[in-house]
Amino acid sequence: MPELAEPRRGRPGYDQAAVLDVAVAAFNEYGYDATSVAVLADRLGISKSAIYHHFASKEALLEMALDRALTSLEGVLAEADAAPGEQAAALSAADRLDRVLRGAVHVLVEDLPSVTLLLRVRGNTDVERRALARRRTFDREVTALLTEAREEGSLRSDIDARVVERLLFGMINSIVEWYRPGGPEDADRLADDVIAVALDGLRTSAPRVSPPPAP
Amino acid sequence: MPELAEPRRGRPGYDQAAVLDVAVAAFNEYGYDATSVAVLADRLGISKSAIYHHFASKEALLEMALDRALTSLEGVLAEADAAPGEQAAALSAADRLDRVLRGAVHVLVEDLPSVTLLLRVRGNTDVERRALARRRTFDREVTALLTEAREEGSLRSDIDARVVERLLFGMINSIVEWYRPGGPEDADRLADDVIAVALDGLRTSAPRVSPPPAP
DNA sequence: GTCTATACATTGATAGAC
DNA sequence: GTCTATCAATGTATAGAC
Repeated sequence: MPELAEPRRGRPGYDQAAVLDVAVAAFNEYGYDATSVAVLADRLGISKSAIYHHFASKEALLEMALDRALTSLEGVLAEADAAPGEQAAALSAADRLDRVLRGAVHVLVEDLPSVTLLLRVRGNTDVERRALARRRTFDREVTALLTEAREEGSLRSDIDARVVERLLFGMINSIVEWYRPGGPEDADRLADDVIAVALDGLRTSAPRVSPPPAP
Repeated sequence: MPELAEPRRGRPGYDQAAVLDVAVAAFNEYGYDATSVAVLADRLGISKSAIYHHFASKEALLEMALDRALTSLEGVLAEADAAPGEQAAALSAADRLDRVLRGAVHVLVEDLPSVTLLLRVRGNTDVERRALARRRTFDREVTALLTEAREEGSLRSDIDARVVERLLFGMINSIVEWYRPGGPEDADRLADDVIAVALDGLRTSAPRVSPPPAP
């Protein structure tokens, strides 16, 4: 048996996945546009043209990373809908929402680099616009789930569902800005915190503090 | 009296502020790095060198925009602390927090372009790093305020205050991703929504939905 | 799978006239 | 305040040998 994690075969070189990992890390560090193929080559310790052996273009690197992130995210929705365990009994919208939110946090944490890249895409090229379109579809489906949960009576309905969806995922997505693996919070704990804030809010159930009585 | 909004005097040309506005809009559209001075010139209908008459460098444009956003944001904290109206009675931490959150939403909405730009800064250059440092200071002060509110008994204290601050401002900051002036939500309404979700959560006060009784 | 060498466009910025 | 002309540097990508 060959050693673990050996590149394709023979030779010292990289495979596509290894090049992509380094590229995504650099894209997140400097921004996609500010990252030249030359610095990728530097980081990999190979020449620029060696990179073009693995990928047709710089944008192809971006496309593959974005697809990875989107596929993971879309998987969360699919699993929440279709995995009520063994029986056919459908879950309540509230329970499916819970799964989606926790699942999204887990995807962010586990696919941190590619999701980070996805969340920074602005739509300048076709590749980016396609990625944004897939994100919008995801957001729409979550919004539909929120609406279901409201009709079920589980969620307050005094705020526009689209606004709620955006605030919710604004909160969740912002995790990529600060979360670093190995920190004190693991993904489960973080998901608990998100759910706690989003569903129950920060205010203590105790009555609000009033100004102290006049002296 | 000369007409309103007339450029400096004589000549058709732009002043610094007008150039900056166009630049910030373009930076947000394409990303700072992907925006060339040439496209700025195109949008302004002047030549590249005319831009360099107003600003020493492309980065100076960025710096001025970031400073504007940061100054506005810092003002929110200062006002929340120091503006209890006319009397010297200090506000509760909960009330100051309320002011800060609402104030932040208003700054986002009113200074949308420059704040958007600020929130996308990654720290590649000295200018960017200085901006990030000011942001961190702001975040630290909000965290301190959150801690005060917890000690006061107004907020739940089972979640790390730094995590709460990040989730809270993750939610608020994400507004720049979708809010467009003239939409159905104005800043006040939006601030109400943010406060509602953050403090009271999405769950209905009614008991949670349970599975329907067995048939 | 990697290399050197190179093509060729675009970049941020400057010089100096009007 | 704006222009034309120009610069050196850097950008993405390719050719062809090993």
